[in-house]
Amino acid sequence: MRRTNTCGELRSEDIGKKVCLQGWVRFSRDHGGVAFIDLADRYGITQIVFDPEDIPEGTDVNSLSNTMRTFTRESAVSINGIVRKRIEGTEDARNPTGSVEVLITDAELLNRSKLPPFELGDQKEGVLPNEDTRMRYRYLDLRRTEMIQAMEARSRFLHLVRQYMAENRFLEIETPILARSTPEGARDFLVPSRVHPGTFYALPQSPQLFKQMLMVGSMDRYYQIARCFRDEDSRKDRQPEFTQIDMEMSFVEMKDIQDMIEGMIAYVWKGLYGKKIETPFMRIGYKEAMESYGSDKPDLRYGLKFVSLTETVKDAPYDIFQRIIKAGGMVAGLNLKADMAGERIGRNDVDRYIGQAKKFGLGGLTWMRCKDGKLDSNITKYFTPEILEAVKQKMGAEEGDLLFLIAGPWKSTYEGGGALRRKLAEDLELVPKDEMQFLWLVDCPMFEIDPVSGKHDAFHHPFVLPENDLNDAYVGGACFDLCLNGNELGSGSLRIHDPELQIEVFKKIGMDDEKIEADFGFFVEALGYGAPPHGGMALGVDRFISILLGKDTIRDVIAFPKNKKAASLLDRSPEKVDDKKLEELQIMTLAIEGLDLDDLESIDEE
RNA sequence: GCCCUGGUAGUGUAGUGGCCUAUCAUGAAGCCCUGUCGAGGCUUCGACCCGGAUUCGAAUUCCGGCCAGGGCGCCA
Repeated sequence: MRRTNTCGELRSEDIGKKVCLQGWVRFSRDHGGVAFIDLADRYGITQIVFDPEDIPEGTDVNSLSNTMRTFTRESAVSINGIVRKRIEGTEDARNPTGSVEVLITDAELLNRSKLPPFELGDQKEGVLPNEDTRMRYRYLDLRRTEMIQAMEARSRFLHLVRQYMAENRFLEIETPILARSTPEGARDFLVPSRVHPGTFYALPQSPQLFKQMLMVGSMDRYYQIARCFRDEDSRKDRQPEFTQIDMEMSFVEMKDIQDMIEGMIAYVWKGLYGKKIETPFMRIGYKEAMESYGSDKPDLRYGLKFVSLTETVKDAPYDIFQRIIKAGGMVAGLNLKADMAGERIGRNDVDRYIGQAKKFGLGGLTWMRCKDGKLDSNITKYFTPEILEAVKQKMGAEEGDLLFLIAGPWKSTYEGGGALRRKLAEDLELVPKDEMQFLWLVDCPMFEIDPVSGKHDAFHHPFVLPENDLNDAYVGGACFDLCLNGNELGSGSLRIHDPELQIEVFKKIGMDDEKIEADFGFFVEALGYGAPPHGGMALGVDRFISILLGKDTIRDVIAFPKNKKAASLLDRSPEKVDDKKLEELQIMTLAIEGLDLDDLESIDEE
């Protein structure tokens, strides 16, 4: 017997049709005479009814009721019946199939289900089992409407991306999963080679080098829905393996790449929501983002902007600020307006935020409240009335407003301030839930320079095209990030296409000739064969979709995610392998039961 | 590597030293029930993560571990 319809399909027009539905028994309700089954599949739920007062000709009631008795929850079953209009007043308006039901004539148990470890169906909030139970039985978790919708949205999203890229004559090209391990960056997942004992492939952290070499190979517009792997600790928005929309274009400027991505997002938006999205996205420079929002991926859905007070308070006889400013640091303030927050935060709350601030790496937190037209706090005695008035003006402080002041070294203080800003926004419920705020972060530096050692690190990665001479005091990078609601969706850049310049950048970040040759010799060589000016971008698919769907974690948009410890509770990987397999690979492990590495070192010393 | 939170029937929970022979809901099993839709009614079943310690007495306090989640570091 083949199914004639899905469980989400039948409507009033189908009344009278003989149908066969196959799906899972979600709920059943036996009233002693009349009995119902909610038959579910990924398309919906259809009500199946057995009605003693309306038994179609040819129905074997005994055999049917015996069969229906075997229908445990979540069993896969097949139902034959006739579509019937529901009795007046019993329609279910919440269900698209709710005006009809299938009068059962015959049924078959296709595969019995054991008692599910948790209840499916549309769960009310708070009754989901712990995530480890969901992950252990992910195949059942996936039957939930919420997961079905997430998988559908993800699939539609990727389909629209592919359509858009094809329309814009991008080639979809697969790059190797087994490739060379590269230094720098994240820790690699390694794959031992059997053919070349003692050597390893690495799983790609991104197809970066390959896509650049595709440009050298004239592939011009390339894209790939690429799986990437990083052996670093997970977060709710970070998994050891994840998916990126990876793209690269030749003979382009930064704006061409950004336009293409905006076009893609607009196309996807139209396809998903039938709505136009406003482009171009707003652009904000790295420095301004840091100094206004304390973040390189600012969430602009709410205000709470930092205002620099370094100049304003530089002459205040307040020792702490004096010392910080003399050491090249900064002071900045945040105004919690009376109506939105200031009056809701009492003295105890302020103390709590001072504690929070320290956790965020701030030296402390200064506060002032605007009362009777003046700024008042425990430290106002260290400020002159003129300076206090200037602070009040600068911050636009009005009656009842609460000011938080942060001070310290530029980067760490703004970063800590950004964390505080996010915490405040969350606590005070300032974040609009349904708004989507895209943003290009631009004008980034080429290098991140350690203030102590002076060591240069690539701000994005070492393939970014520098915007000026590498010996200048400040070097900009032709790179940019796309942010959405305070999350980084991805970053892009123009790349270096001149092999000499590439070597220069490698050297700047501390690599010597030998290391450059060993690790990137093949790549630099490729650039030497007429590499075109090129650039591209990578967008995190999991993150993007989880934000679109309002999920707290990317695990909710990945069919089979790993847990926090990079393990799969479903297939119980990673796992030990047979000694025989290790032998074949000529691999020995130091992770012997009961032995730890420290013991081993002391054995060596003896 | 570090910090924080949590772990009680299949599932979700209440319980902060004796009121615990552990609450409630859901579930499962059985019975009843002819219009429900997470049906309803009745009956029954089913649990304190592991190991130590404190105490007359521990689900509850302490120590160690395991597991899960959030964060820091890390993620060019």
